[in-house]
Amino acid sequence: MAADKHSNPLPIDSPDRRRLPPLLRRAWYGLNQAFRRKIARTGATPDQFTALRTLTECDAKGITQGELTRMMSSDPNTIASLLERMLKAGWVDRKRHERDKRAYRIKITRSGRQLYRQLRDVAVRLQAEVLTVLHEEDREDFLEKLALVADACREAATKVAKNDKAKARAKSKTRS
Amino acid sequence: MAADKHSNPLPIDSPDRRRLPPLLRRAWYGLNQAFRRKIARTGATPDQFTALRTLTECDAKGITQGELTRMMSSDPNTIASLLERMLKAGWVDRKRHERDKRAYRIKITRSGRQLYRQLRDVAVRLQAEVLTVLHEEDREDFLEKLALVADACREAATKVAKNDKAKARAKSKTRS
DNA sequence: AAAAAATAGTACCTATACGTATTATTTTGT
DNA sequence: ACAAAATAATACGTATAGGTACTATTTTTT
Repeated sequence: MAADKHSNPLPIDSPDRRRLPPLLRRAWYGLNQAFRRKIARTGATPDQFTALRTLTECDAKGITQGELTRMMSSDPNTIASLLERMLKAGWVDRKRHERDKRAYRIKITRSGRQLYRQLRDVAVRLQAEVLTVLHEEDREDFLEKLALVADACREAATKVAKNDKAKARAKSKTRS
Repeated sequence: MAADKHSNPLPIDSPDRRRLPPLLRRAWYGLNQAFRRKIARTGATPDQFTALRTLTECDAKGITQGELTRMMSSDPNTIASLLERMLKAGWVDRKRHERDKRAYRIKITRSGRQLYRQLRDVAVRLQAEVLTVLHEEDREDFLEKLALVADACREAATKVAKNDKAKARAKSKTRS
């Protein structure tokens, strides 16, 4: 059998093949652990940094918890308790939405912005350090492909969610 | 200013640039959510699947919790409670190590292997679905680069850990 | 406009993630 | 050989991740 690149004799799930899920896991956990340890002394966590970054980069009028949830690929419950801690720490501020009385407007505070600037420096240095393993001319291309994959992963998740919801609806129809 | 590829006028942390941490986060969370929802009915979680996979692909004699921890890029505490639940479910088995009386040997059971085969099919299909966003001839190359990045992330994490440990040692020396 | 469906957040639950401290055992340095 | 350091696992605490169920409000349907 020719040993050429396109006739791979290994099964798709062979431990000797590179597989997306374990690689993503390793990359994300490693990056997160490194960052967590580097910023531990500030009292903030990686997720709190993500929230600060999202709030900083978004509309200055503030966004709702739901918007933050979607932007962080997270969950409403997780965001609610995350924000509870961040409110207590004084890094964010929360007011009722003027038009939608169910929702809040979340804004980053002055002290939150100050913390964000500190953490961002650490994050930028860490990203730069990690990306040195790729040749400079490959980096943009890699990130572009990673973005495609990330969107595909997300879409896969929302697809299953919609599917489940449709099934639940069908079931409740049956009952009534 | 020339608009050429290598004179990027955007700052490294601009929201308009592709940044590694948010992309990794989106990809990992999306993939994980999709997989969790797809396998929910089996009673297993994505992490439990990862443990089953690792145990299946490793030495049939069984590995220690520490080895599993390292292979899963996880934490001893997390693995201990993960295994507790998996033991209760009957998917793994635990015996004291013959030579090292501190350690255990963890092995996958028959019913664990059966479950693993089921879940693996779901995982393989999901990975294939996600990777269709890349041209087929780009996939191997992308995964290779992702592997480099993953190792770099992990190394960054262990580097910080070692650093912290050395500092702790120095401090305790001072006290004595 | 009234009823039905969707949405924003929360409460409560279990499952990781991981820090710190502790015990039992093994390895290392002298 | 023995004390010191390292290691394997656990106990306990806080921070996410996310499922299910519930309230309050808004939007959509009819």
